[in-house]
Amino acid sequence: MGNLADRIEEYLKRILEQTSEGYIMLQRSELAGEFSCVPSQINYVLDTRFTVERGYLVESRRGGGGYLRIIRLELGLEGQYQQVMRQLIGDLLTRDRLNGLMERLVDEDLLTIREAALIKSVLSGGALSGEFRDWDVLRARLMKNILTTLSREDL
Amino acid sequence: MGNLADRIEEYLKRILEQTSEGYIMLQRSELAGEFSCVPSQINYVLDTRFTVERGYLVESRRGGGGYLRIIRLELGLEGQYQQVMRQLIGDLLTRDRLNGLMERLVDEDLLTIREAALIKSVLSGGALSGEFRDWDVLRARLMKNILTTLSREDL
DNA sequence: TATATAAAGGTCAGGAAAGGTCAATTATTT
DNA sequence: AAATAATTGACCTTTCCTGACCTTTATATA
Repeated sequence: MGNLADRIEEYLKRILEQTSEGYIMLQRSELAGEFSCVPSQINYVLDTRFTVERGYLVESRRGGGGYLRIIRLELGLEGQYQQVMRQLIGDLLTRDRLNGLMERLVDEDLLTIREAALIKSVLSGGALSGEFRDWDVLRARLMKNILTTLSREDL
Repeated sequence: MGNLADRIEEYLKRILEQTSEGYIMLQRSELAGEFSCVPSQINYVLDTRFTVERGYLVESRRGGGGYLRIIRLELGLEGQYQQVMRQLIGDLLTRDRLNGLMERLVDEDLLTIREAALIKSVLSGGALSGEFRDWDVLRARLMKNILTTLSREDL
């Protein structure tokens, strides 16, 4: 565990633990400087260690005043969204199943009525139904995106 | 949010909120002076932050006694915002413009942060970001669906 | 009245300041 | 030895900021 990537990972996770915001912001070049490495090494760490599967989301902005933001997702026992998500993985999601899912999520107070209605209007509405053969695949993928977003700890 | 453009944006939005007129008037060179920057920096901020999608209109006049006027467009609570929004969306909706619209809807308290994040995760996320122009068409249609849903009385 | 001048704001190209990508190299595991 | 992981560096894109030059408007003056 002595390699550079691991040390950067540890460092980031430590300060992520200490914050109550649910996210941290930092500058890539600055962090690279602290660890005396090239900036792209930071991307390597982010790409390999701070993935959605591992419970993190990374946002960034370029240009003057740019930044990296690492967001923690709710995982583990509390991660109810993740349970739902696991059941979706590799599946198609038909409109019927989507509607059932929405009902359940509202019942469990994981979604408000409004949120469920919004999701349905996009994923179950008629706008796209005819045009893509594998709309059910797309629906599953989009639903996973939504669940991931809703697990953000900064929301 | 340490960079100059962001600070100017914040400043302008703050005084815009404090006024009851719905607009503010100012002098470009004077504002530039306060922030110790070049006047064209003000144009940069106006062009990138005070766009129509985000709910602002900028008027100006040159010459002696010239001015800038920043108008905050009100959406009207009675559902008229629908018309305005639909017009802004048109038949194509790029990701950038979508993000502007989201910011505005949140500003107007028509969407919660969570709802906006949810919508963005679908319409602005990776799944709808291929090389094809068709996504922009799709995005426009889906966004209009969302507006329709939002105007439902029972939500 | 016609015109010159000063006092605004507008535009655009270029440079600087971030972060992103990718391929080549080196180290570590299997 | 082969496969995988880590590391580096060259080059790219986006965002921000500045400065030189341009256009419009008001006003003073010939």
